[in-house]
Amino acid sequence: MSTPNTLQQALLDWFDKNQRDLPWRSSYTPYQIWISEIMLQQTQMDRVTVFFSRWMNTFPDIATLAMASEDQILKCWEGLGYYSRARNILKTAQILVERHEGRIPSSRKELLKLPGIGPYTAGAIASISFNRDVPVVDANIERIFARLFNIDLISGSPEAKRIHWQKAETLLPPKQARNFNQGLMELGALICRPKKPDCSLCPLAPYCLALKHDLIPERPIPKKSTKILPIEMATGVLLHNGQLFIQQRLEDDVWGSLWEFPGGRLKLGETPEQTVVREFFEETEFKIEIDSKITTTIHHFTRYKVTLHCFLVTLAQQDSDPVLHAAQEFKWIPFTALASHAFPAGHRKLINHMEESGFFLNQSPCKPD
DNA sequence: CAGTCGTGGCA
DNA sequence: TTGCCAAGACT
Repeated sequence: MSTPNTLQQALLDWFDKNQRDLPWRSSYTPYQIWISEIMLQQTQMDRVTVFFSRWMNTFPDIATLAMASEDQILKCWEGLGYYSRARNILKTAQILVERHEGRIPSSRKELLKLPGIGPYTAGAIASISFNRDVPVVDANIERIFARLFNIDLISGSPEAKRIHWQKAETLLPPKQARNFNQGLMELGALICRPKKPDCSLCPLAPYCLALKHDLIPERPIPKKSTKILPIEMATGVLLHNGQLFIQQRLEDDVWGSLWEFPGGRLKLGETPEQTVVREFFEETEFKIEIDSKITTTIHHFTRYKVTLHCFLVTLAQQDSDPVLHAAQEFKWIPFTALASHAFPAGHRKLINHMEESGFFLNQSPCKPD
């Protein structure tokens, strides 16, 4: 066996021997690469593989996907976060059927026109699925280049990105973009990790300037971290005639198009109970009364740590339809239908708590005497 | 361009 | 426990 004499060949050899066995690496079909790349945006591999398998069982091809409802898509995506990704997948599937004969374009330029596909993902689909000579730069590659070329710029800054895309294009070996691009990202995930990189196993170690100058711990230069803000919220599970009230959030808001129980943030000096009453009226014009406390849960989203106070509430008025001010739709549903709707993680936690605690058993509309 | 969008795992 | 982190896109 010959010793690789270029950086490119060293990486290709390493990837050939050390790549992980992933569901979409058996066939590299455009559809599977597209979905996997969207799922992998800001999401870790171990989490994605489970969702990917379920997705492919539910929507085996583009035609099936294009005919699905937004609710079905979001239910399959529930728990993965960044829900605009799922809504954009549906939009793109419909565009593909209408304008592209149901197929994914192979050129970076055409891919960039599709919703949810930006510079990284367009390059990833073009190179990984079609083996086009197109570079990619993701967070892994930014980290590798910052070390490999000892880049003295803040990680993720516009200036660093510009230089890294230029480097990626220069380095790309012809006709091998699929394995070279994946090789870089795989190296970032397995060897050139954010913390404790394993330089002793790195095929690029002979070429690495940061390693040469003993600057690995200083590269990349971290961006200043965003602070986690603790906030308090309150929500009400409205039970009426054995049915639960849920509403569907606005599309361009957080958790867009997901279902939820009404509620919101506590205002200064407000008790959680007061918040639920106020929010219910502001969002639905329902006048409600607090029945009882269900639980308090804690969850994180984006830069917030949320303490969520959860109450069982009842209508304090006669039957009438709500007037929605913070939602696009509403439904009255039985307990059993909660499972088929997509909820934000915090509300799903609440639902799970109610099920596990036998909460619903005590709320039967026909109590035995 | 800087802010925003989720979530769960892990040190 | 708290902070950091993950194969970015959109406005």
